[in-house]
Amino acid sequence: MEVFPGKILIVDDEPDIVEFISYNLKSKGYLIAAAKDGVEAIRKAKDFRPDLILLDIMMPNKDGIETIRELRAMPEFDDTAIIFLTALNDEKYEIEGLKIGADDFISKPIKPELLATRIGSALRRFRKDEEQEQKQTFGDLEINKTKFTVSYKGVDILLAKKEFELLCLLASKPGRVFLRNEILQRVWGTDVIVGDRTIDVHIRKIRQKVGIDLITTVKGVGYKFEMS
Amino acid sequence: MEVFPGKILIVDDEPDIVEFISYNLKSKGYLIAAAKDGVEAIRKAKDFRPDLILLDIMMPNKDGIETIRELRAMPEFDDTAIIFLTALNDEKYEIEGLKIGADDFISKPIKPELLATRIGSALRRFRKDEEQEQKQTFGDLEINKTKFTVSYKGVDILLAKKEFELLCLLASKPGRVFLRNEILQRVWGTDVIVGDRTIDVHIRKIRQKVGIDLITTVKGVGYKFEMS
DNA sequence: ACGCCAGATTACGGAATTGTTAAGAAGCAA
DNA sequence: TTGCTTCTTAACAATTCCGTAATCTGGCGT
Repeated sequence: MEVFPGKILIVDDEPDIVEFISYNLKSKGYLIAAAKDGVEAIRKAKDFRPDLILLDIMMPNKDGIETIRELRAMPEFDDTAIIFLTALNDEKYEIEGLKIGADDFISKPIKPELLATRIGSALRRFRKDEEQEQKQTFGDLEINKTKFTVSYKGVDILLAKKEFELLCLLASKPGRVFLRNEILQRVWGTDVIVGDRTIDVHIRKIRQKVGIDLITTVKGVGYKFEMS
Repeated sequence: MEVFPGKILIVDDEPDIVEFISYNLKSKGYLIAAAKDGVEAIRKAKDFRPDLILLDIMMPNKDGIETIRELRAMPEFDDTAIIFLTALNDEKYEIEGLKIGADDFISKPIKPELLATRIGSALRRFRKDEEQEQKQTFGDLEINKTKFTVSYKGVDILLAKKEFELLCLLASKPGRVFLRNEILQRVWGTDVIVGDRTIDVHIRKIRQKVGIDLITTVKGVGYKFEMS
């Protein structure tokens, strides 16, 4: 019986609030990480891979709305629940927040029981996919996000992290063309700036390692994943 | 004398009650420890490793609800039965108590026979899981969580505690990648901060002692358990 | 045919990450 | 205390990964 309830990332610029929430959730067995602003939040989220993010709206450096936009743009956070923390009377944000991908919001001041309940139900909504392995299959190709592996006809193919992430992105919408720009933002993030050829090189490595032609080039536009 | 029935930790701030229960249970062969509040309870529980905890709800320093939460958050108490002691008319607590992991509750004033019966059945419910050894086998490798041993092809391998815990965690979900972060939190705990190389060193020792390649490194991500 | 352009390919160096080792600190038992 | 094991750290080695630049290829319009 080693089920642990989940990993939660708390994002707030007020240390007291972080401390308070952190204490409450730790006592319920959650694993906790914290960030003090949007920039840090995205960095830590990549690293920590939380099941749920508690996101304050008002923050320096990068506010909650902007942060959630970027998170939602990255495929790796597709199944991460996000709950907004708002000051009372901030209804205008709440609506906007829900529109762009928040799953719930909680008004400050925070009541522990309410927090626990909301977190529990948000996690439950997302959990069902998460319990079992997250994998996709396309014919003979299998991409397993839980195991970080790709296999073709049962044979494992060893991809590096960036290669794997890139393939995951393309495979998330088979047939759809991803613009180079979009790929950059979603795999590398908004802050990171890399040259244009970088994508090509990674695409090439994937093609080379996998052996078959899964990625089609759409000249002047981008790339798409497609089993021939 | 038959086999000893079990170890029980009594947690109550009123010495009379502790004394009364203690006397009753000792006469039935149980080993008894006592604590006067939640803080002491957790400390003694770690030390004494009771099979069952009798926990008063109303206590100074840290109440029963909070205490049980913390206990249930620790994996080492997964198979410890917990029975609440409540004053009459405290039904609201009873429901909450059961929700967060109590196995039964007994209303004060306490009747000795009732106490013995309830304890007996609570222990019996937990005992059967405990009786059989919790072990996993992967090919020639066997991990025995009750005996704290690992063996390969029948030969015992002596792992240190941290090494064993680390291996257990990885082996709990074969194939799944555990992020370094997650490993740190789940093996070392949330508060403890250790350097990054610490994990590697332990991984190395496991690999060295076991001899075969069970643990695969996923660069930039973490480690996973995998029989080749 | 020529030049142009977007992408393909290749190789290389720096950066980031992990492996390895040894030594000291901390813990524990006798 | 002493002697032992375990844990952690720090330093260095080894490895892998990533981004870039330089060069190549093939399609397209002129």
